[in-house]
Amino acid sequence: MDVRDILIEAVRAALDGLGVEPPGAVQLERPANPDHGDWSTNVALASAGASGRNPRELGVELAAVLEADPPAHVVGVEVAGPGFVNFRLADTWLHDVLRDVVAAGDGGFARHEVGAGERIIVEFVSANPTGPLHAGHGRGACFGDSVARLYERIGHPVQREFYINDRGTQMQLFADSLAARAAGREVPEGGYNGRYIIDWAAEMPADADPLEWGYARALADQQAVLESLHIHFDTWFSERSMIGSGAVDATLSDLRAVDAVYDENGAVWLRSSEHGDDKDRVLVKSDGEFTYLLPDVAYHRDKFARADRLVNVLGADHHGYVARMHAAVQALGHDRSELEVAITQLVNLQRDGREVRLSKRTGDIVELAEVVAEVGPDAARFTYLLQSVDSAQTFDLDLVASQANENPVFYVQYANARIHSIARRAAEAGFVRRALADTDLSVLGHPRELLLLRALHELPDAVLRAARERAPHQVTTWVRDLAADFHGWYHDCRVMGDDVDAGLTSARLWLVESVRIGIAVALDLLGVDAPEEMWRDSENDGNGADGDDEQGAA
RNA sequence: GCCCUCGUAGCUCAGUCGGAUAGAGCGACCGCCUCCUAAGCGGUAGGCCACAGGUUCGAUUCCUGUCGAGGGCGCCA
Repeated sequence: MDVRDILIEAVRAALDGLGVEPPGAVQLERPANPDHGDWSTNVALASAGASGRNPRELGVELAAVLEADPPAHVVGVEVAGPGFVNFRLADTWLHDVLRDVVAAGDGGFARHEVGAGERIIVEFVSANPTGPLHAGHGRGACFGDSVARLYERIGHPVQREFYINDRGTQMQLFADSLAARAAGREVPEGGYNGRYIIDWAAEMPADADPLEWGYARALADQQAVLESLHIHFDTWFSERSMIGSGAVDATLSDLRAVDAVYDENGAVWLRSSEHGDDKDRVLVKSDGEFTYLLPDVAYHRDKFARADRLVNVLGADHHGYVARMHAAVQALGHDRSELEVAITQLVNLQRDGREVRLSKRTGDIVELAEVVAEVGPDAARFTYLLQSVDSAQTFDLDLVASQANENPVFYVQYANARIHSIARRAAEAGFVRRALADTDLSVLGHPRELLLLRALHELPDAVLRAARERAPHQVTTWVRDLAADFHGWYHDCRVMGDDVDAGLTSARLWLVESVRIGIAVALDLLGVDAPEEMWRDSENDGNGADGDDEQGAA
């Protein structure tokens, strides 16, 4: 049983005994200042107003009741400040945390079942099949995959989907650009100028259909780089497939049936302004062609047949799309809350301290594959997931690549490597760890050890919050902090040695095991590997005074 | 003009349903390996939480406004 449930129950009972109505939820928090105890509640402040009591006095009475019959682990109850009630606990509550973590293991620790039964489709990346993914796509890709992992961890059945816009104007421009380059001409007006067009045109067989060949080429390229980042989609959903299946026509019929569309100037319009959009949107152009919107509405209609909740991950440059999709969803008879949209702000790439502008127009792009090749999949994922997607990210390629040794991902992985190193040493020494049930954990009393256990206790909450707020960076932050706590402990506390008795060694081996589980769970949610060994390259670079081109330019 | 996001240490960023003395990494400076991996640890310096109001016991956090940065406002996707 979580210590907080024990305390909350006790507080409720105590308030009841005092004749005070407890607030809806008794808040319990961990004070930043150790002088304020291990856990603290503000119920006295929160409920004083409603019951017409003085917060401080109510706190004193509450503390007296709790002190008289202390809940498990509690060794002291104090009132501080305006009426905070602070609990001081014996270390035993943290030793229970260790047992809980180990009992749950990699698969069970920080796992929740709150999402059971609610199916979620997470759609992300969904780039046009007109070229390679660029560095900016990487953020949405890593974010979407990690959000999906978080949903799975809290019990949702999850599908990862990639929607392929494999028809329309952009595809034709792409094909025309390939054909032009293959023929040695400049790309047409509004076409694709990227360097890759020239390369791909050179690969293209003379008798190939530029559109179909280019489509396959681009898709294969995108799939390859996503695989390199350990991102696997359950469904690659083709826009074209819905034309053939009649899904688009059926969607339009549905919309007509509920009078969600009207005809004007030869076009068919969606009454999106009736559902919060700035204006109505065209579904069928006056030339009879669909806009991109109608098949996309059909796609969402299809997804709703397969899931209870939809989550779309979009780049900030597609933000304008949100209002019309919400409008379309409502026109289809769903509540707007059934479609959630996560916006990832843009990635500003830097090289040599200078900003690299990303533009498909000019072809000046940094491919995601380049990023992965330079820094590796783990550093790429960790870096993308290091900060909130609500703010723009500065991704300095030179920094992450050339200073790889100082990258936080190595810091975390190194903690894991040290853990496995300890286990190897223990095995080599023939030390047999006592069964956990037979291990006296009360010897774990070093401040560093208690810090580690407190940190572990936070992961289940952090995972739940990260999933609900779609904020995987909270897991990144947590695991980085845990690694810091571990390195500090490692420095101060030895597991084996002449001055460490067997009982302490056993307890510390279990502590290390619990930390291993925490790191494993967190890194898995981030999609980052947890290698058991890491050895520094002997060819240490970075000392070159002037000639710093040892990596070979380009 | 309208909509979205952001503004916290020199730089890059965290900051829990509004809590008590605002944190980390990098950079700077000073220390620590006879010992489970020094890709590590400890310490020092560095802050008007953009600005102005409001809400209340209490605001970096919530609301309004101003200023600043980025993005979006097609019968393109």
